[in-house]
Amino acid sequence: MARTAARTDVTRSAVLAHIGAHGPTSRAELARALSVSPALITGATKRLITDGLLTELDHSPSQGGRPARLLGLAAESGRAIGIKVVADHITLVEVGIDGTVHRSATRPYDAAVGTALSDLATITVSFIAECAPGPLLGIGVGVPGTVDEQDAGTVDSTQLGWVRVPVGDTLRRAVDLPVLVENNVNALAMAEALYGSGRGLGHALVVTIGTGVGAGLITDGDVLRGWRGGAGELGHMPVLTDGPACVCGSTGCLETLISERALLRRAATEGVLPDDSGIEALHASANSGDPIAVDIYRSAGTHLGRTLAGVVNLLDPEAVIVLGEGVTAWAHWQAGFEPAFRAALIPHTRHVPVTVETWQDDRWAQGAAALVLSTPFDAVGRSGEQGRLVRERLAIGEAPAGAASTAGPAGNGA
Amino acid sequence: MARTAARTDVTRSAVLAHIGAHGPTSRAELARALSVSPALITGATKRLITDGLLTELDHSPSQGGRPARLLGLAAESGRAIGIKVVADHITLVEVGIDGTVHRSATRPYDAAVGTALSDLATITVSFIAECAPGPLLGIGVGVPGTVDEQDAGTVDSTQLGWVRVPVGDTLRRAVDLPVLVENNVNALAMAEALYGSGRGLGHALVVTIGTGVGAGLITDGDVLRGWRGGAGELGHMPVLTDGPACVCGSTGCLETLISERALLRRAATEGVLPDDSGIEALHASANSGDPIAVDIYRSAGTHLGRTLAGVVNLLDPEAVIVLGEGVTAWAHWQAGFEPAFRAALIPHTRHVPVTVETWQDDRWAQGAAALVLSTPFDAVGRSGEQGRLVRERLAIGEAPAGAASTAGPAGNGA
DNA sequence: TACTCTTTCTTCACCACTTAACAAAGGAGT
DNA sequence: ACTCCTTTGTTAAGTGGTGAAGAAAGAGTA
Repeated sequence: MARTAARTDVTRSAVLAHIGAHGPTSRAELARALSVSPALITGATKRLITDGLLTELDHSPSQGGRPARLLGLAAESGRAIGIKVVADHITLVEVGIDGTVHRSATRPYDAAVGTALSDLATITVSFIAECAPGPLLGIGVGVPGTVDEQDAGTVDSTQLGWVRVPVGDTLRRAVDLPVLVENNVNALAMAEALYGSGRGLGHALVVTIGTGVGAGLITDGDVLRGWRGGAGELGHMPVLTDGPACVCGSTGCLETLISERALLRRAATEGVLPDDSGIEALHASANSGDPIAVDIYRSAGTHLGRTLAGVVNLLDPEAVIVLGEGVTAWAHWQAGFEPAFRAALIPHTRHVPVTVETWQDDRWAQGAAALVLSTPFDAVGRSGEQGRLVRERLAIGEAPAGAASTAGPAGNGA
Repeated sequence: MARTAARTDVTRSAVLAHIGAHGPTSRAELARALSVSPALITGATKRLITDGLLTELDHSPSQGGRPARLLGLAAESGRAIGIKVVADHITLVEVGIDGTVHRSATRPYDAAVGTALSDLATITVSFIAECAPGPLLGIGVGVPGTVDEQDAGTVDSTQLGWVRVPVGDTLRRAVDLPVLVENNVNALAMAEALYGSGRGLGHALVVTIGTGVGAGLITDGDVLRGWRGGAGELGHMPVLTDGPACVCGSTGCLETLISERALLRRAATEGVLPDDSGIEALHASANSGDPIAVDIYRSAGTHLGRTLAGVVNLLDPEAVIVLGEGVTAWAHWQAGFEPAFRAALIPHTRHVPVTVETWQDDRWAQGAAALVLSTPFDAVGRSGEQGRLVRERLAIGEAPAGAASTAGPAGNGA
């Protein structure tokens, strides 16, 4: 029933998060952006300033009326760690409260060994040890698989071979920080909705192309998780009635037709590439004009386009955003994608724009960090208890307990 | 950001709606059900009782502690009209605040003629004229097509041949009552989530089988409308890569394979039935064991099952609910549906239950009425201004204006 | 220069809800 | 009986929010 529920000062955090994401902002602008009354902003910022989390900057040039006094974050009031886990390596990033990556690292990893979980903890701890001192709000973990609740963080993943692995609990014990775990595509979609081209869109379809294919469904401004966090499984939409067998047990799933493996397999059987080539080889072939390589991408694009059109028809999003490692070859996909996609759209959705984002490698981990940085916006309690803890840490921030008022911003690191 | 926004006493209406939907309820139970503090319920019910909308009933048997004092609706504190519009007729129902149908009528109608809109208004007015006197909260209209906003009520419908037809505005002018317009399947899904087997489910997939096929997507306890109200278009999911041409311009859409027309066409070409048979004839043939008729249903079931599995994989609902005129023949669909559906589900969703509801004809119109009766639950402002009006009428109800308390809360009047 | 207009920010009164503590009203031991 | 225990309902104080009115600070313009 969307009550005032959340027993924590959401507004304070929302203000911080907004300034973090959008840079210095005036009070009036904050009120508009957070759709909250100016009166409230006055109160909230007053406390944030006395707490030392915000500082008043210069007046910004007037726009016809009284000039706005901008508010900026007081130095480094918070950072988050984002972790991307895949089968053979881990990427970690340290992200500022404004979403910028400060530091990043990649470590070899084997998700299949028995010590996978403790290895993850060890790597994380050592990464955190190198962090600049200062408030660390929490850790976000993105995994290729389903997560029951961000809060608990129990992971099922065929790709990693994990069944009910308690990632959240384990990490939490190891680092003593709030830990939020989420499906990697959902995390990316959340980042996209916060900082990327999905910003301000109530309904968007975020599609990732990489080794597999995935989707993050942004509906009503929030990522749709489904009953048990499993929403977004685009890879197993049935496409061909009697297509290749899929690991999921079905046949002709989208993934069996357009995943990296599928493309490479076709390349091998058609003799364009040797059996053990990487996707870069296929991309290179297509770039050099090899007609079969081009056609492999084109027909993958066709399958993707047709399937996505079905999803768009079903969900009526405002935009489709495509990103992921695979978009480097998008030019080749597009030849098949565009016509198939548009042809299968119903009139109502026919003009939905498709945005393809250029891809940076840290993006996945950055998305994971966004789990933490987006908690202030979490009105529905998606992030549960851990989200509460993040907000708490944010509220405390640089001014740890004790004196509070009177003593003022104290700033004594500790 | 889920503020307290809605400028109206939501709680009063929520209490009424809950008691309406679930029967007499104790204060403590209300507090739990609406996830609101007992203190608030005390206050809200106090006012509702003095306003004459609620009455205190008998004490209910104790459950170990102080026995609960049940609260019931004071007689007929509100009713709503539900209207189902299809191409060749209109069904209207008068529904009590508890969701029960008091009266129902079907009128011939032609959606294609130029006067379709004024005809609709005329029929509605005459139906209302026969209503028992008393507070009428509003009118809900379910149409086969997309509706921009429930509040405005502008309809696009290929099935009716309507393009941007201002159903809401016109009806509103004709009857001077709040009017809410919505896609019929969405309306049905809402009713299902409120009163039917979807009650209490946060995520459900409501599928209708009739002349066509449709879906209502319940996510996070609410019907997903999409950007411009178009969500739920299940009929145009691509199924066969080179299937029959569809009215939407694509080929091989689900609807081209399993709609009533599609089934009858196949029956005709395979010689089971004469060209102009109705669906009942096909159903009868299948009942009498005609192998081709049986196979027509079976293969339709296969297509439906496979496609639905894709949707379930994508959205991760807690349950699938199938209803509609078509379920009378469900036994025949099922032979194809079950195996195809289960086979195409990924492990995560494999055990999603499928409920088939027996079908009453008024159900569509009842769903439309639920639009009105569910407004109290509308936290996100889906129903907009018209919803506010409904709530206002509900609040005024039997105790029209006048006294209130002394000066009292003056209302947000002018 | 002074008057108006626009935009920003603040103060104030008010409201819906919440938490906390408590009163009320019955069971279940002993 | 009498105490505990459990559940229901109420009261009172506190909090996060709102809208409305007005103060503050500059631009535009006669």
